[in-house]
Amino acid sequence: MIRGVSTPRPGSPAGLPSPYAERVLDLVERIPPGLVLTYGDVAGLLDEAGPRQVGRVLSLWGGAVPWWRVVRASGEPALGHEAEALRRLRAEAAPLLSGSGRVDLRRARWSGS
DNA sequence: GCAATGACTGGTA
DNA sequence: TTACCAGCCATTG
Repeated sequence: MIRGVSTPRPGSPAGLPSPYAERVLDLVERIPPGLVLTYGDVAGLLDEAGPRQVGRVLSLWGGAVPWWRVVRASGEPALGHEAEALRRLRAEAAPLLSGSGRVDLRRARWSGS
């Protein structure tokens, strides 16, 4: 397992992540390099809550996981972190749509293993 | 316990 | 293709 139940989340700002937050972080950590998942996909694969909660989790504890592999349904990276995400994705050889600063979801979307 | 918030989504124009 | 609208639900004050 990549992440044990007792694995601490470095940089956790507000106390401990909620059980739901850990589920989200767990899944995000398993996204293979070069592939991405949309917020809706994460919520759907976990079958819990919705995309907005995924965004909230990443905003709070995303620093401990490859958050740049989670993008919007349109292929655009997290708002406010677009440049950073794009740079990371490019380093992983993820399929990007140059010019529009977006990810090619048709090719980069991860099915969930 | 209630109301507001948010790194979103899908449908419609 | 882009822009706007209403709905979504866990977390927070």
